[in-house]
Amino acid sequence: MGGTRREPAPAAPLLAESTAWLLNGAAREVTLRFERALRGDELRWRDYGVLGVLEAAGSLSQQEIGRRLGVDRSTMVHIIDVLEGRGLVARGRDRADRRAYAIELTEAGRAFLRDTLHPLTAEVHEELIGGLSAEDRAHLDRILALLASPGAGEERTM
Amino acid sequence: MGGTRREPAPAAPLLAESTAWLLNGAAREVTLRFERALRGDELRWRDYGVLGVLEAAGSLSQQEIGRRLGVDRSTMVHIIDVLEGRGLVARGRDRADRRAYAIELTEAGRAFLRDTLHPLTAEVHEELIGGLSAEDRAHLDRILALLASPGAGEERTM
DNA sequence: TATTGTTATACTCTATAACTATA
DNA sequence: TATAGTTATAGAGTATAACAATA
Repeated sequence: MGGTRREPAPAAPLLAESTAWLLNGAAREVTLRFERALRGDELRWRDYGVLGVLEAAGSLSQQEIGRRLGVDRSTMVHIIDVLEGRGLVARGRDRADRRAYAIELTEAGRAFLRDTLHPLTAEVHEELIGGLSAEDRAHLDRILALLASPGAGEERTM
Repeated sequence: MGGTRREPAPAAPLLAESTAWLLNGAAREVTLRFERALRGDELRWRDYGVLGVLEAAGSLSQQEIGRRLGVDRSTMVHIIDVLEGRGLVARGRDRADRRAYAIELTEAGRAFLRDTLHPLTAEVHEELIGGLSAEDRAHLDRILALLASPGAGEERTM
């Protein structure tokens, strides 16, 4: 309390000014806005991730979806339970390996992506980076892609 | 994240290509590397946040630290317990308001920031964005600062 | 009456380990 | 033996509500 601190102009950068800190703040902000906008649908960022992976890759096993998102297979069970309960994905059987499901988007799931999630993403993007020039956006995306895909061969996680 | 997919660009952007997704991936990657590097000290990103806030602002109440990081005051109790247990911060009393603590960095806390955390941050930064030009870094920081400080007057959260 | 720190409690998210049915 | 999905369970991390001391 009474301690009078010195103000040593630090050679090391203040945390609040570091790229890492800003990055976290920006990511949190984006996710927060996104989930707030999705609140009516009670979906999480994570669920969007699953739908997006399926949209890009077609039918996948639960484990494979989890692998791509950095989520354990036991966790995937609950996630798919919810999405299946909402009719957005279906648990088909993989004929080649009857241990595994072939998770696929339902027609409703595809429609949800098309009519709700993608427009919502575009909206949140517009809110956040609408002020940036197309050049800035391209620049940002290029840099983020570098940061998000580590050279060390590590898995991408949510 | 995928392999070598080469698909027709859909009208709606693929999730994996969206700025929001990349942003999350990049932030996760940064935090992950940071915590891995800090593992020996068993500190979390969040703890670094507290120390950083204290370094920047001097002595603060628990509640005020929490407010600045978007953490509830009941959660702050545990965080400060840990940091105090490690001798990195001290619970002084605020003479002006005896309900509140005046949390401050100890000498050890300052030394830890100076000798460990800041160099570590610099190292992780170098790993991640070392390949970027100074211009790119400045650009990135400028954009991130925009994203991280919402105009809508919302609180910054960890 | 309002506020700081505290405690008890509960809820969410996640992973680990054991089980089942296949392979 | 090994693997996909499941289940039970445990551990973080966090928040809400009630309480004591102080404002």
